[in-house]
Amino acid sequence: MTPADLAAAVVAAVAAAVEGSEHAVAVPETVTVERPRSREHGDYATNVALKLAKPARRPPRDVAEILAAHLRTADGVAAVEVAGPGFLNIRLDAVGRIAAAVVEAGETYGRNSEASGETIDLEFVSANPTGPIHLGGTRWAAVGDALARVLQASGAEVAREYYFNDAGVQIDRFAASLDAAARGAEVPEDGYAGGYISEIAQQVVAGRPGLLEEPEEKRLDAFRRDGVESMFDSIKADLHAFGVDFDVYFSERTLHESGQVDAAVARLQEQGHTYSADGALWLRTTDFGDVKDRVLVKSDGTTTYFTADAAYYLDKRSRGFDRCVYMLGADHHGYVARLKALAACAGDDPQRNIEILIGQLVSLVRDGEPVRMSKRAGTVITLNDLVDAVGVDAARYSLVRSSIDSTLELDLAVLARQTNDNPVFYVQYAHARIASLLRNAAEFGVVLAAPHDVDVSLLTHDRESDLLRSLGDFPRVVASAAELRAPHRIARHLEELAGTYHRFYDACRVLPPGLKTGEEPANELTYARLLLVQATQVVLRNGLGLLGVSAPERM
RNA sequence: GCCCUCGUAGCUCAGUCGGAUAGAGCGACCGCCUCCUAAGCGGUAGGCCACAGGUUCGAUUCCUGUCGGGGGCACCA
Repeated sequence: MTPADLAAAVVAAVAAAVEGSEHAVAVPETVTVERPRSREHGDYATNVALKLAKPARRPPRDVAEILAAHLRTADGVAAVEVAGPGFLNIRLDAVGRIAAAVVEAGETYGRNSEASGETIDLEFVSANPTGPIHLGGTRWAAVGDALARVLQASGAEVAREYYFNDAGVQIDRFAASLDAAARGAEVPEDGYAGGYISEIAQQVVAGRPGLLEEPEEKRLDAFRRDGVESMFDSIKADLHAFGVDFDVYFSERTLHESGQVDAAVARLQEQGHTYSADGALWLRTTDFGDVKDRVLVKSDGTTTYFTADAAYYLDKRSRGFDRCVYMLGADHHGYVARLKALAACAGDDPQRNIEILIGQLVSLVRDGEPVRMSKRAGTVITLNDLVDAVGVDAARYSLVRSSIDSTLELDLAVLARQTNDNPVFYVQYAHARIASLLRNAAEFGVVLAAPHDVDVSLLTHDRESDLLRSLGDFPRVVASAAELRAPHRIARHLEELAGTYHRFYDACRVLPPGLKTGEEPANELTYARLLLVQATQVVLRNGLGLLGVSAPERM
């Protein structure tokens, strides 16, 4: 019996009690079944009786007793106790079957239907191609990609999308900076500095001999076009090396060129939330909770960035995405209200069709001293800097193991010198240890049994049942990570699982000591424990895969 | 000034759709390899879950306020 089965059994018990007129309550769709901290409280516990006590108008313990009587008859339930204020503590039969189920499911174990049928556009990073991905963008790359994987594992159809601005003032400054670098001039005011500028400039010049003899306008035009392309190639290559590939790279420029921006204005006008004032066309976003109305068409006839945002959102929706998820840094939190209001003004449901995740920023210290970052001074820490310091696995893991609600402080000195501080190694080591153990088993002639042939009832040690319960939780962890948009929950579960495995390994000998010499053949318990070990490996590998982190065979 | 967000162990962070004794890693201290990877395991020390009220049978979790950290206010992009 899996935790999901148990939850269903609890619901059935409530329903049975209602049917038998033992209490009168609305049968809940789902109930909370959790693993209690203390093993004295059984394999699983539920607070359902406490929740139902009020509607049933009976003391919690009475409700608990009624439910316990029904639950005891459920298949797979060994014992039910009423405890404390009215908790139901449940012990299961044959917990060991989880191991067989995990191994049989293999790489599909953990997949669930939490987000089944949803079509999600997940936009993240979206940094302008005027420089390399910096630390903040790196966090969204790691978290966004992991979230995409988790949502897919939960049944959603997901597109990873990267929106970029390849026209306008920023790009003009970028081109001017490239031009200055190529000519050996000083960085222009409001320009970009940093080593990459001269590299890109050289690439552009190399591709266009004689460019520097051209008049300024032609030079800037060339730097604008070739420079952006070159910069973007570099960004894509960096992301790819980081294990992140986008399905769609969306150019803001194309929105203007295709007429979609004008179409968006027209659409919003049709919906009736626009008005004219001071010579401009405004969108009345305050109708839907924004703090002020927004300008769609300026008095000079041009549109704003917000207008392009509107066109882009509508484009996503026209491509069939039911949910448009934006991952933005805390420095963009002001966008939440206006984007939500925008969706509402367009006639969409702002609760469903648009979702904005605000992630806190990453701050940097070096030996405890704050590191000031400045794009202009070229003192940014980039994705590549981080990867160079700690490698892809540790970089991704350290960025994805914390909630995006927390500002993350990374100490460069620590990252650079003590990479095994990182919990990723703790998790990866558990996987490598398992791989080694399985190699040994094979070397000593042990042929793994088919999961259903293994006597899992032999897995009775406390460390074994801890492991089984952790394995059984995995699908629910994936489901809740998807639902809560919180991929860090996967990482935390893996850390717990790895710890549980290390303790199991310490307490329970898997291969008989005399196996190597042939004095002591594998026995039934050997096969049962090997199955448990295999199951642990499956979950570690699947979980690390969801985070985009490798599961090494050796360390 | 207004708004958003965070405040949990020495450090970095989990947990909280209200539940039983608040956790991990790192750091500190003490132990454990004749035996499947010691990047491991066991133990000790370390917490007014920022503070004050409120709601509740029950609050670290929800609400209000205060204080502190971070971020944001545009016919910029």
